[in-house]
Formats: sequence, structure tokens, C-alpha cells
Amino acid sequence: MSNLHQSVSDQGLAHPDVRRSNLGLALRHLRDHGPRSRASLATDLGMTRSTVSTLVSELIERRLLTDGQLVQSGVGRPSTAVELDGRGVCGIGAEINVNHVSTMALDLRGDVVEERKLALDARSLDASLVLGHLADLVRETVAGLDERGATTVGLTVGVAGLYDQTRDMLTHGPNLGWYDVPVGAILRRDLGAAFPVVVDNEGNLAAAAEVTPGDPGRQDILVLHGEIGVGGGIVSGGRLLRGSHGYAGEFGHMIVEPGGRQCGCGRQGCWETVSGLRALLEMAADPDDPIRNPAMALDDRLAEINRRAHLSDARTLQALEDVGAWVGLGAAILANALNPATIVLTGYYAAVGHHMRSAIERELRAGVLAPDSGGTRVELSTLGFRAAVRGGATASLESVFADPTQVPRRAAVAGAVV
Amino acid sequence: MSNLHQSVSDQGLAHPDVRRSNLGLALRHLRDHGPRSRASLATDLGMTRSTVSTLVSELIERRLLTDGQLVQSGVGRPSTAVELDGRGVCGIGAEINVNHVSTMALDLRGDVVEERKLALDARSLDASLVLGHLADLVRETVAGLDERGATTVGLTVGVAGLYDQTRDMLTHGPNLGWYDVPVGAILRRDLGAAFPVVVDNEGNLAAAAEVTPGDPGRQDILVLHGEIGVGGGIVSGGRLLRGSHGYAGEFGHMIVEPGGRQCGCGRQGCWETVSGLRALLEMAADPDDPIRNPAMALDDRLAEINRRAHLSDARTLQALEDVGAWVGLGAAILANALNPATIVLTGYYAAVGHHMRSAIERELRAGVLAPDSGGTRVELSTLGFRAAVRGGATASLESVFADPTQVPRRAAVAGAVV
DNA sequence: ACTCTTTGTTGGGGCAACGCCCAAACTAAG
DNA sequence: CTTAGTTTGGGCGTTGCCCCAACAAAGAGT
Repeated sequence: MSNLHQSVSDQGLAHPDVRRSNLGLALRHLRDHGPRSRASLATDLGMTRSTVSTLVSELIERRLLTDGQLVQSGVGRPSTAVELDGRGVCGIGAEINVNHVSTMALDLRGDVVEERKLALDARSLDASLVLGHLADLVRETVAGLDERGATTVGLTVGVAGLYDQTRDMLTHGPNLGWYDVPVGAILRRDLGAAFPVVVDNEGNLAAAAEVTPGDPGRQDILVLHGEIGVGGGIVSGGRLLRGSHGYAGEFGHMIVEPGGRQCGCGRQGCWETVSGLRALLEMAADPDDPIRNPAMALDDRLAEINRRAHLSDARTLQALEDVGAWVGLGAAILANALNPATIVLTGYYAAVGHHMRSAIERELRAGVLAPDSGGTRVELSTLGFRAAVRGGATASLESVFADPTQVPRRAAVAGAVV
Repeated sequence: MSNLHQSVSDQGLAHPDVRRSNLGLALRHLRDHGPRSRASLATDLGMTRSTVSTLVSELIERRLLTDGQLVQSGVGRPSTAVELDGRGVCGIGAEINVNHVSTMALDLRGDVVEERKLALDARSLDASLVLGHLADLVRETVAGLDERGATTVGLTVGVAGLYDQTRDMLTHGPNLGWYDVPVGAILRRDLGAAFPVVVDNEGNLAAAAEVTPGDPGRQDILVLHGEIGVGGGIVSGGRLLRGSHGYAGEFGHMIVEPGGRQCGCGRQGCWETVSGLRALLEMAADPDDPIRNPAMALDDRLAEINRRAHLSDARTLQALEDVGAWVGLGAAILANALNPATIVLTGYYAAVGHHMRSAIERELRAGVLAPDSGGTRVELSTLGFRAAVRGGATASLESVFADPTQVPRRAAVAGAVV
């Protein structure tokens, strides 16, 4: 709930803060609404052309903006559109999961610049070793960015588990088998990094990645992420809701069927026992079916389920229908509480969601108090399993939009005197 | 989720905005942390003493602050503490409920200045008539404030039902029997008011009233409000979460027992069928028991339940235990999703909550993923049935803290030249 | 009485946005 | 080809507001 990444101490506003704010505003506006001239930027932001001119020239010096192409729209002097400069700075996102560590670098425009992945079995390795591998990947990524001449502005790491922001510690990571691991401190030490390193729950980051700046339907969203476990994230007004300790979004263990099936967490009737991937597989296939074989890759299992559903296999369709109904029931509970504009389905939900969608929407409409007004859209994520790293990279970049002056100023023309 | 009361258009920051922000900051700091000298205010806010001096003198001119008493703490010149001026401005809160309309005026310090209540049966009256009665109450309240020399800065009205902020309309008010009533527009017309009139869901306002500025445990809270129906509100980082259409907090119709009891809304297994006041009464007493008689006042019924529980009546205690367990289960669902610092019980929960508390806390601990770390406190509200009006008045006052320059400047000494 | 310490106020300097003006660049005529 | 009209982008002076430094005020300690 409280935004853990921003200082809560009330500090007075001075002139440099005004500058910071307006630079960030211009930058954000160009990100959210696309390239445009200095003049139209001025009218959009309610500032004078002269002010915008100085703002833009400073942002160009910091290599955050660049002069784009001339557009002559009708009468008058043609305008030179300014746009986000992709080559200046990049943010890095990373992920620590059970079977891999990975990184992704995004430029200011949100385009993927670098991507790296290393398969490993986190459960059989020591935490410091896994973090060492991740640090290697990050170093390679940074080196790649240096080669391109881009500055790295930050690293945000998503981990599978509960991450306590106030103690900077992964307190509960049952999937990884990690408990009370100070991931942030270890990575900062290993990297000796010149940029800030932030760690967060991977569900939170995946949720943040679903926010589309500028799209009002993508500002208040509920993200439901299905794998074996079920989690997600809540985004309110474009801001991620983390909760008082950063544990918000643990939807999988909502009790939806008192006295129901046994859950791995020790309780009964948790939502993930009926809406997780395991529930789907057990309903859809006999124990000796290849898709129930743990050796089979996740993507292949989901592809096989889609294939069977496409062939109208009755049992598969019924399983998707039943699980979809449970997903919809849980979604309705949360929609009543949060009234999101959009529910975004990620993880395995996104992969097989087009076959569960009708059941989900039916149960959602049935369970929400006022379905007609304030109707909630259901959408499938297109980010796939890269949502968390993308969200991390986006979060890293966010600091640039919050304070563009943190990026060093360079003379527009090379060879200038210091 | 999105804050519906603040503009989303990105506007450039200019110098007057700096002033506004810093004036508000100083005001808020004094509200949250109590009276203090200009000098300590300066160190707290990271500003210079000179700046604070000018800020404070402007706030005094606007009758928002006043010089308090001299305190001499050890060596040095004694300081004059400045504190919120209660006599300058007041905010009004109002409530439209089934059996009454009421108003409350709070001064800047949060002290009650005026309070009015009119009993009526909203169901048997026309909406415009009820609103007319409320307008009368508001006019009386404003007149009372005028007599005291205080300026009214705003009116915020809580209504029982779903209020769509974008359309400024009560879309669903089943308890009142009101549908698609433009409460805000009608009141603005009736009052011809010189101050802004805002309408909101009463659950939201009651939730906002539970925020204690400055108390970190009261910034991320989940408010559960029990009457016949069950609702509540979510506060995140001190900001009320309204949802994309302002419908957040409709907890009563979360389905917690699929296929369970029939609910008044037409569905089965809604939370309020097992956690609402009706469930408690039906479990605790036979149909011919006086507390089941609709003619008996709510307060009296609750007093009687408390009396029986105090006498260790087995059936009463069992009913409180059973309902408490259901309340705890729902609370756990929401706590997993939101990770609040505190769960505040209001309405009838606050009245008989000390007998349900152990059951609630037990189920909460059983149902939350990580009860040890990030433990959520359970507290009973002390605001009683006045929570909504108080929250409304607080919300009205909030605009003063956001922009103190909206309050007219008056010369400190009377008789000054215009 | 004198020094020391802290408070609150006053004037000067600087930063950043605003308003106004002007050169530049292009279109649309005549 | 020339001229008027329109829009863009940047330069210059003004204004608002915060910071810094200096100073008067009001006590405590010796």
C-alpha cells in the first residue's frame, strides 16, 4: 500500500525540485503520448514555449531526448518533433526463479536492448552461488550497454517469495528454499554497482509491467498470475500497491472453499488448490499422462493442453471450464474489494486463457455486485514469462522519469571543454 | 484505486505551486506532529528558518495557524510554538442513511464544532425531499459556523450505496431505494453553495476517518464495517483506494462459501450472510426473542448481546464465536491480498468486537500466509456510527492542506486598509 | 555585566518560470 | 517572384520564491 520506494519524510520543495519535476513531466508526457513538437508539448503541459525549449535542450544534453523528424502539418513553420532517446540510458530488470536466472535491459522507450538467461536449479545450489551467477549475468548486461554507449541507471530484481522491503530481505522463499536472505545487500556487494539495486517480489514486478502509461484502462489493474502457485499484484492509479510490509498480492492462499482441498501451505481450501496449474493438470489428465510428468517442460504441457482443447477433447475442456470457474470466483472476490478497470491474466492463465475466458467472465459477472456499471474487463497478458524482468527494467527506468537530473549532462557536441 | 478527487492531467509546476506545496507541507506537519516552533519546523522540513517564517506568517494571515504559547527548553531564546488555528476554517461532513440524515463540522484540528441529526425514513420519502432535509441541516450548520466566524471550506456527503464519481451519481442505493440519483448536482443546486460539494460512498468515508495522520500503523488499513450489510474501505499509504469507478470496498458480497446461504443480492454464500448482523442475531436468538424484533433499536440489541455475553450465555458466546470465525476468514482473504498494517473493525463489529476478537485473530493468523512477519493488528474503532460524517468532514478539510492559498487572506490586525 | 545559545526577522543573491519580442521557415496567394 | 500570413523556437528582461548571511531578541550560565 505505501509506496516503499519513495521517501515518506516530508521535505520542502525548492527550485531545483521544480526543475526536476518539470523535466520529468515533459519526459513522461513524451513517453505516454508519443513524439511531438516543443510547441505542442508546451500547450499540453500548460507551460510557455520558452520554458519547454530550455527543458528540452537540457534533456537533450542528458541524452534522454533527441530531435526527431520535421513534420509540416499545413501552414506555418514546420515543427521538429522531439522523442525519447533510446541510446542514452537503460534500466535493467532481473529475475531469480527456481529453474533460471535472467536479465533484461530496456531503453527509455521500453524497447528490449539486451536479454540474458541462465538455466539452473536454484534448489540444489547455495543462495550465494545463485546470486553469483545472477551478478555475472548483470555484469555482462552492463558491459553490453557500455559498448552501446548507454548508461545503466538501475537494477531491479524480482524474486519468487515474500520480500520485506523495510528489512531488505527475502523472508519467505519456499519455492527457492530461501529464508531470510538479504538479496539486495549481497548483490550490491558482488556488483560494487554504480547504480541502485532494488529487490522486489516477482509478482509485483510482473504486475507493474502490465501498466500501460497513458492508457486509462491500464492504470487500475488486478494482475492474476498462475503457475503451480497463484499470485499477482494490484496496481492503483498506476502505482503498485505493496502493502505495509510489501506482501500484498498473495492471492493464492485466499481461502475460497472452507474445508476444501489440502494445500501445500498446510491449510485447506486455498484458491491455488483449485485454480493453480496442478489443479488443471489433475483434472485434465490421468496420472500416467505425459503432461502430468514433471520432466515435461511447462511450455510443452501448455501447448499440449491447447492442442487438445482445440481438438475439443471433452475432458480437457471440462477441466479448463472448471478451473476457469474457480479463477472467476476468486477474481470476483478481488474485484468486489478493489473495483479494477481491468483484470490481466498472466503466467499459465495467459497461455490457455482463451479457453477459460468465458468461464472466468461468467463467474466474474455473477460474483460482482454491480456488473453493469463499473464492469471489469478481462484481458490476457502478452508479456509471457518475461513479465517480471520487463517490470523490473521498467521500475529501474522509473527513477529517470522521477528525476532526470540524476543522469549526467554531456555536451551536445563532442570535444567541448570541461 | 485512482484518486478520483485529483486531476490526472499533467500540468507544469510553476512558482506559485511551490508556495502552495510548502504551505500545505507546513500545515500538514503541524497537524501530524503537533505544535512546534518555527525553528524546529524548519529543521523538520529541511528548509531555512527564514522561509518557514514567511510561510507561517502567511498561514497566520489566512487564519490557519496561530501563535501558541512560549516554551523555554533549556538555553537560548524561548520559542513561540505555532499551532493549527481551530477558529479559522471548518469542513462539513454529512451522511444520508436509511433512518437519518446528519452533519458534522470539524475545525482544522479535527475537533467537533457542530453536529446535527434528523431522524427520518428515507425509504418512504422522495429522494429530493430527503436531500432537501439534508440541505436544511447543512444550511443550519453553515450558519452556526458563520456565527463563530469560521469559513466553510467544503461539504462531503456519504451515501449508503455505490457512488459513481465519474458520473457524479448514486447508481445503486438498494438500502435507500435510490437508483441513478445525482446527489451532488441536487445538493449544489439546493445550497447554491460557495464551497465545493463532494459525494462519496459512506464506507469509503468511514474508512478515511480511521486514518490517523502521523501514525504509521494507521496509514495502510483495512476497514471492515458490519451492519445488516457488510462493507468497508481500503486505505493505502494514507490515501483512500476507490477503484476505477469508486466501487472498491464492497466486501459484503465476496463469495466465501460457494453454494452457501442465500443472500439478499440474489447470490449464495456472500460473506455478509455469515458475518452480517442478521447472521449473528439468528444464531444467537430464537425468532421470538426480543432482539430479533425489528422494532428494537440497533444500539439496544447490541447492548443486550453484550450483556448476555458478559453473563456467559452459552448460545450468545457460540454465535459470537462462529460469526467471529467467519469475519476472521474474510479478513484473512483480504489481508493476503492487501497486507494492511491494521484491520479496523467498525459498525456493529466495534460494538461487540471484544467478544469476537479472539476468534477473528485466530482465523486471521490461520489464514494469512506469513502471520509472523508482517503481522496484522486487529483494532476496534472508537468512532462508532459517526465514522462516516467524521470522514466526510476530514475529506473536506483535506483540500485546505492540499492548497492553503484557497482560503482568503485577511489582515492580521483588523481595520487595515484594503 | 558579559558571554553563549537559540529564535525569529530582514535584506541580498540566485534559480526557474513567465511574458514579450524576433528571426526562421514554410504556405498561400497575387 | 514578391508579399502577406502563420507557426516555431530561442533570447532577454521581469517576477516569484527559496536560500544564505547577518542581526536583533530573549533568556541561561558564570
